[in-house]
Amino acid sequence: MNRGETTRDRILTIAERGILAKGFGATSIEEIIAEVEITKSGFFYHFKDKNELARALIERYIAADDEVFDQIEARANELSDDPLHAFLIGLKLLAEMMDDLPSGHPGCLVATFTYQERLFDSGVTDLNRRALLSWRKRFRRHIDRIKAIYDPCDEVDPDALADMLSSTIEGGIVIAKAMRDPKLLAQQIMLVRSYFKLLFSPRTT
Amino acid sequence: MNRGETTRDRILTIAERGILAKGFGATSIEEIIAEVEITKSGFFYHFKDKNELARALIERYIAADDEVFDQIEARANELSDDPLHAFLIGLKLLAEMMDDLPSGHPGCLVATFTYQERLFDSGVTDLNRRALLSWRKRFRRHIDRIKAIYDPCDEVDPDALADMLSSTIEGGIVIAKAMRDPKLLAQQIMLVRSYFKLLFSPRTT
DNA sequence: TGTACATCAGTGAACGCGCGTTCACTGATGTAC
DNA sequence: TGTACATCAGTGAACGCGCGTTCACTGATGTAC
Repeated sequence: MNRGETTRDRILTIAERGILAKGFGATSIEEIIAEVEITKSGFFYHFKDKNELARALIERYIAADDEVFDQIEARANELSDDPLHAFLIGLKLLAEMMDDLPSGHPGCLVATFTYQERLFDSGVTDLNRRALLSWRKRFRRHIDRIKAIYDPCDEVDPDALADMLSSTIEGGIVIAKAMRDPKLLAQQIMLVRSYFKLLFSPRTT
Repeated sequence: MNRGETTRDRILTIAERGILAKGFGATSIEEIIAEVEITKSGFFYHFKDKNELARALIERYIAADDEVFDQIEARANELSDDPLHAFLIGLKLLAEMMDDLPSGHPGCLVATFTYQERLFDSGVTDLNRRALLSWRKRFRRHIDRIKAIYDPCDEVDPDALADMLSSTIEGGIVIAKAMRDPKLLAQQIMLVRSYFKLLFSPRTT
């Protein structure tokens, strides 16, 4: 099988789009299968219940996000050996990528599920938590490499600084969606970039 | 009437708590009225349908948020005449307030409804949009006053800078909720504070 | 190569429950004259 | 002060629809011997 997309993947893709636009509860199985063009029983062959759909979605989403970060990281490290410059390049690449999304970032599943925790068993919320921790670790690694060379101008907690990326992306997505201006997300990322630039710029003393 | 909370207010308060924890769709009228201790018809006496509940909630939420910002602004301006210092004080006050919430910030209705737009008529999404625009305007006013005195170290769009507050609060709430660590929100606000400090610190040239 | 069985990827029909909504009605308080 | 009517803040019962879930079944492909 597996030539092209599997039915399972099509379910996930279509469900994700619906959920990001309307929320989990408002995206019915009925509606998903209508678009996938299978019967309801076909859906339940792939997922034993709706909760399992949520878990599969968040797993896929996190994996995809990780891959994007991996690619940006690799490319940024290619372009500069200096950890600070590589980080700034990475942020610029990320901002550009966000700006290139045709109709704006569709939304973050982590945020969606975070705002709907009670609907899910602990599996989903744990996945969310671990995803954010892994992103913290990822950015923290960079920050430590930067700090080994550059002195920060202000005393800040490195984990909080690492979280700033996730926080900015989540916040940026919310305000961009709410104000219906896709550019706001990239703008916020560029402000974080500006902060890192100032924070680690050599003191002129 | 109006001694203590009205029934209408109790409906709103209980509905808000449920919606922030579980999402709009997952918070049933049935569940709300059970806690308020009225019948379903009692609910429909106050709100003609569930959509009207959403609109009333977001209006109340925005008004409450505005009041909080007003208070912080007033207090900060009392404590310093310098616009930059007053702004930094305001951010510190905001961070402290967020840290003092007993079990963390319960979530932002703007974000909740933004992630569930299709469920609502345009009234709700428009309210969301206007709320964010008014917050932009509010912070922009401060930034302009700061810029009149201090030169920024980096060229940044003042509207984007104003949006940074909303974005940070939204993002901070998401990661604090998702990671189940209420302190993360205040940390992110303090990072924005650090950015403003560096951005407008007098150049040492 | 043929036969038997297993697995995969679904179909079709039915279920019961809970949800949002409606409608006719009510008892207490307020207002006009 | 009494009477008539209006409004406020609900009650109680019923509705129908859509939702998630179940269950017995099926036709195509894969595997063992």
